[in-house]
Amino acid sequence: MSSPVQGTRGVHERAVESLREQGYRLTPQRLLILSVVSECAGHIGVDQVFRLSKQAYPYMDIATVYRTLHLLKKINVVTEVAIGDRLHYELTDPKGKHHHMVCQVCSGAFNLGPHHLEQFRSTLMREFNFEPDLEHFTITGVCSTCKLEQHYENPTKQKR
Amino acid sequence: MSSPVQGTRGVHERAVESLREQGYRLTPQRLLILSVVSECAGHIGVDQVFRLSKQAYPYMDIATVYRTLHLLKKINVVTEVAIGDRLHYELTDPKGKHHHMVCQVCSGAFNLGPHHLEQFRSTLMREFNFEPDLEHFTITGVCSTCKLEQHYENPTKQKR
DNA sequence: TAAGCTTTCGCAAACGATCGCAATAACTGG
DNA sequence: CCAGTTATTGCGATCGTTTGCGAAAGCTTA
Repeated sequence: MSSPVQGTRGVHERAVESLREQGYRLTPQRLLILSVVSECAGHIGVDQVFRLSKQAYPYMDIATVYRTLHLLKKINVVTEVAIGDRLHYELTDPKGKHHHMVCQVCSGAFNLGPHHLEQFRSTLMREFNFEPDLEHFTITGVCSTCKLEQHYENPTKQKR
Repeated sequence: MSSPVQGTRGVHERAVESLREQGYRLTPQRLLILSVVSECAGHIGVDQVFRLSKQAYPYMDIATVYRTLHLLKKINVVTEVAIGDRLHYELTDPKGKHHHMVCQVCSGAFNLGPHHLEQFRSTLMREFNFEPDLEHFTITGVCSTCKLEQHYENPTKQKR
């Protein structure tokens, strides 16, 4: 009797367990912020987490949102992903780490399995003995769809 | 009669030319900020550019520093490089683009030629038809020296 | 050289993110 | 179940960066 959407339910419980195990307290604010991130499909920005959680609990403070997201990131419950020049958060993928490719044109995010980076990692280690931290990094670029519709070649000013 | 340090002198003149060519005005503030960046070996932080240029011209404003650095970046005179969570700037390498590896332990920066990324780029394009923008990106990690002195395994709190 | 047009500057205020601190609330052991 | 301990919160202040705006300055033309 397994739920077809196996992520959201179990994640919450495992997250609570992670917090308690490592001596962090279970506060309503933390649970609320966690549920906001859980309920969103994909990644969510800090401001949106703040607005949604403040809606449920009006005393919610932006500092608490930042602190909680940093904490959830530290205990590996959420993953930080850079979208443009802002940070977004998503539940950590239980199927293992993945990276993101974010399109500069449409802001769409695409997942990238770890094996695509392994070759690159081994090059750096072999040639420089440099141990790269590729855990949280995002590659920006232009996705296949936006490459087709080359509207972004419009000569008017467009980006910041 | 060529100078052994061939970079600094010619860069200044070419930068001035780039500004004029593209219709940007030659102001003392811009020239001052450019010379501050030129005179520093390697990369320099915004605050340091501000302090040094304010020393020479006390009315210098931090907003002008930011705007000028962004402009110099846009016309490809300087290159932006992320050091930790701050942006630094350096003269654009005339020998062609390079990337940085920055050590999380000692903050040292190492250059990385474009060919190290070509393989990675071609993988992304072949498999996803995703055109990555790898121009300005920095790989963090641990350099060979700091890997040897494994003091960073110290169990006390250390990083943010 | 002087007038006029447009960019740029300096200032102040806004922004997102962080920090310090006193008050509060979660967890422990009794 | 309660009291003590300690982490956490909410608030205000602050930091680094960006933006709006009027004043000043650079470039052009005559």
